[in-house]
Amino acid sequence: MGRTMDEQNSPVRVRFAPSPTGHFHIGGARTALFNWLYARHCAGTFILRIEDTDRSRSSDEFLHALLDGLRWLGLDWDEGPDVGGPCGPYRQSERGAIYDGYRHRLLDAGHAYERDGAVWFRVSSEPVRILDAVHGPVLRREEKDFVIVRSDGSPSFHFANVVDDLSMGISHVIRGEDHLSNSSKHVELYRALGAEPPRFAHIPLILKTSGPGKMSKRETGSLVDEYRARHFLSGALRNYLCLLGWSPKDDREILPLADIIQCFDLAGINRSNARFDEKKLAHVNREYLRRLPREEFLAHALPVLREGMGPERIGDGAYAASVLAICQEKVRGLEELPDFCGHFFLAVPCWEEGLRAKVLEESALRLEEFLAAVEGDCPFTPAGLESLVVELARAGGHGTGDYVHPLRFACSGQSVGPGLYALLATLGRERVLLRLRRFLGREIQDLDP
RNA sequence: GUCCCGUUCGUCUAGUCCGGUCCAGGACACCGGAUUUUCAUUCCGGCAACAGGGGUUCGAAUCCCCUACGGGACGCCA
Repeated sequence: MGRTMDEQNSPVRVRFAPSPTGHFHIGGARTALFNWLYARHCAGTFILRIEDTDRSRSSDEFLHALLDGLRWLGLDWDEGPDVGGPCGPYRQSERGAIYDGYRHRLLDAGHAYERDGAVWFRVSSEPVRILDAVHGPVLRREEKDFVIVRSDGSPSFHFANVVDDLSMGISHVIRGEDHLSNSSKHVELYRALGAEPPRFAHIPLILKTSGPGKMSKRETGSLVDEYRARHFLSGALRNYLCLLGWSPKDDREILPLADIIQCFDLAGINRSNARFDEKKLAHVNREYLRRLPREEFLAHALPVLREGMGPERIGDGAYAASVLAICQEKVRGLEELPDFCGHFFLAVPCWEEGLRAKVLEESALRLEEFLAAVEGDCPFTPAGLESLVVELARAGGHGTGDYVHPLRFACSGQSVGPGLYALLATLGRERVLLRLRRFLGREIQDLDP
C-alpha cells in the first residue's frame, strides 16, 4: 500500500497517552485504535504512556480499567508501563528526573524563565507551521508564554508531553483534533530543544449522537465498559470505531481486522467530526454475531443466558445449546438473549393476560386441533410440524398464519422469536404439550416455573 | 472576544488532491412490497444530500473568495 518516503525511512513509533483520571471512553478508544492501526500497518511500534502528572486526579483503579479496556479491544502495546521498553519509565509520575534535565536546558538557553515560582516558556510570536497528515500544513501563532513547570515542581501537560514524545522517539503524534491548537506550543518547544517536531495527525472528534458538542465522558453510551457490560462483541465495537472518521474507500464496512490494518493510513482519515450512532453500532454487532462460528457464538451466548436466567435454569448446556442455535441468526444482540429465548427455560411461558384472552377467543379451536394432532403420533421435527400445520390449514380453509401466530404465542408467550417449527421442535413434544394444555386451561397445576 | 479546524442524504461515508464518466454511489435508520410459511429473518423497492452567494471555466460536489453555520483551543487540567 502507498507508503510515503517518510514511513520507509524512519521507524514508525506512535503512542497512546491517556490520563488515568476517569473511565475509558469511546473517544480515547478510537484514538488508541488509530494509533495502533497505524503502528501495525507500518510494522512500527505502539507505545502506551500514562500521563499521570496530576497525581490528585489519577488513580490505579482507572489505570487498570484502561489497560483492561485496551486488551479487551485487542489493542496490544509494544512498550508500556507493564511490559517496559527502552524508553521507560512509561508513567510520567516516574519521569521527574528527565523533566528536570529538559527544564534546565530551556532555562540555560534562555527559552524559559521563572516567575511566581513557576517556570514559563518564552514563545516566539512567529507563526509556526504544523505538519498535519490529516489537515495539511496549519499555520498558527502562539501569543502567550505558558507554564512548563508548576510552582509545586510538577511538569505541565505541554512540557511533559513534548519531552516524552521527543525522548521516546515518537515519529507520529496521532491525537484528537482538540489538540490541534496546542500543537503550535509543542512545535515551539521542539524547536527550542533543537529538535524536529514529529508528524502530526489530528483526528476528528466524536460528537454526541444528538445535540451540540463532543461526546463527553459522563453521558451514557460514552464508556467502553458500558458496551462490554452489554455484551457487545469487542471486534464489532472496534470495527465500528474504525468507521468513525475513516473508511476503506470502497463500500466495505464490516471487514476483518487484517484488511483494516492493510488499508489504514493517515491520509485516508476524514477532516470533519463524526456523530456516534448506537444504532449503527448495533447493526455492526449483529453482523458480527451472525458470522460467528456456532461454537464461538455459544461460548459468548451461554454466559449471558446464565447471567440473565440464573445458571440453575440453564442446566448442563445441551438444551441451551440447541436453543441458542436457532436464535443466532435472529437475535439482535447478546444482551437481548434472556428476553428473546428465556421462556425456553421456564416450565411455561408468562402469557400477557389480555393477549391470551384475545388469542383464546380467536384461535382456541385451531390450537385444540393442533394439540390433538400432537397428542397423536405426529413426527416432532421441523419438517413434520410444518407439514402438519400446512395440512391443518388447508383442511380448514385457513392460512398457515392463522395457526402460526397463535401457536407461537401459546408456546412461547411472545409474538417474535425463532422460526416457529424450529422453536417447537427444540422445545420438544413434552414441553409443547404442557404449554398448549396450560394455555387452553386444560390443566390446573402448581408447577414451579 | 481572539485564533485554528471543518461543512455531501436524519446519521456514518464514497467522490474533492489530478474539474467532465455524479440530474451524486454505499451503509444505518425510516417507510413500502414480496416470499400465498410466520415475527425482529431473507429478498426487492422507496424516501433523502453537494450550507448559501459570488468568481474561474465550454463545463464545478470537485479550484478561488466571501458569508453563514458547526466544532475546537485560548488554565500553574490533560
